[in-house]
Amino acid sequence: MTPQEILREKGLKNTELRRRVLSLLLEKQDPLSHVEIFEELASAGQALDRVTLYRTLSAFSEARIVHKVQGTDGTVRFRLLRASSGDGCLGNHPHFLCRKCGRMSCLLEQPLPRVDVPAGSVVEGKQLLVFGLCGDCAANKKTEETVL
Amino acid sequence: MTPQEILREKGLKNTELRRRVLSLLLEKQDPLSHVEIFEELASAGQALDRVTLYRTLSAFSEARIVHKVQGTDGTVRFRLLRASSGDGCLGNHPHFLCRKCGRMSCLLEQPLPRVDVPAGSVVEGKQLLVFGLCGDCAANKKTEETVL
DNA sequence: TACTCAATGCAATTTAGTTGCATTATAGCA
DNA sequence: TGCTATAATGCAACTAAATTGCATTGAGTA
Repeated sequence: MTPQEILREKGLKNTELRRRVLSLLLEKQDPLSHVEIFEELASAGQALDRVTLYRTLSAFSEARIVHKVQGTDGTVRFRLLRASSGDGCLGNHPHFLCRKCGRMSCLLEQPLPRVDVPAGSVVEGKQLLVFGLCGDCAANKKTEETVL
Repeated sequence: MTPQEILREKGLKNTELRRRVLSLLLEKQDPLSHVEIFEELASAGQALDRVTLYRTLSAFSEARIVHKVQGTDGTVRFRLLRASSGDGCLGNHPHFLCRKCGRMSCLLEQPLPRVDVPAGSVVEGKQLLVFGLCGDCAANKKTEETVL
C-alpha cells in the first residue's frame, strides 16, 4: 500500500508531510521516535514544524495507521500497523530497546503471553519490552573493553 | 527490614526524607509515580523539594533499592525491590496499568516469558505491561453507561 | 567535638508536549 | 475549472517534567 492509499482509506488529507512520514515509516522496519522522524525528514531537506509532526503522528495513531510503543527510556516510538502497511506488523509482539544506541526493533514472530488479571479488570492491550544491548553495541562494547 | 536498615545496607545516609519515602514505598504495595509520592508526602505535612525527591528516587534506583516501571502513559513509577523490602517483589512480573485512574499494580506470581532476541544481543531486563481498566473503573464505567 | 562529603534547597535551564489562532491548501461539488 | 467548507499547517506562547549548578546543611566517622 502506498502512502496515498493509506491516507485515502483513513479519510485523512493527502499532504506532503504525511506522505513523507508514511514513506519513512514504510521504509524503516522499526519503531521511530518523534525526534528520529523529525531529524530524518529535516536532514532530507524537508522543512517541517515540530508541532505539525506531533499532530500528524497523533492523527495517525488515532486512525490506527501506526501504533505507539513506550520505551523504558520514556520515549514514545511509532510504527506502521499491518492493516495499513501490509508488512506483517500487528503490534502484538515484543520489542527490543538498546539502551546504548537507543534504537528499538520489533521481535516479530513471537507471541505475547497470556496474563491473568484480577477479576473485573478489562484488558485493552499488552506491551512486552526487552532491553539491553543490541548486536552492534554489544560487539563494540567488547572491542572497547579489549582495547582498554 | 526497616527504612534505616535498608539505607545503612546500601551506604546511603539516613535522612528524614529518605526514611519517609521508604516508609511510603514499604506501606503501598504498588509502583508509585514521582507525583504520587510527592503528593502523598506533602499531604502528610512533609515539607519537601521536587528536585530532592527526583534525586532521592534516582539514588534509590541506582542502589537497587527500587525498580523503575515505565507505563504506557509515559510515567515512571517506583517500587521497592524484594532484596531490600522482603515483601516478595523481585520486579520480574507483569504490571497492570489502569488508563482511567492511572493506578498501577503488580501482577505477582506470574512469570515473564522467555523471549528470543537476535544473535549477539545482550538482554538486561524485560518489562511486561498490561493496560486497560481496573476492577473499580470497569465497574464504574458500566454503571455510568447504564445511567446514560 | 570537629571534619568531610553526601544530601538538601533554591534558582535557573532544558526538553517534551500542548494549546490557540490566523493562514494555507486539500477534497468535494457546482 | 473554479468555489467553498473544513482539515492541516505554521508560528507563538504556554505548561509540565526533568535536569543542572551551586551554596548551604547535616549525617556519619575519627
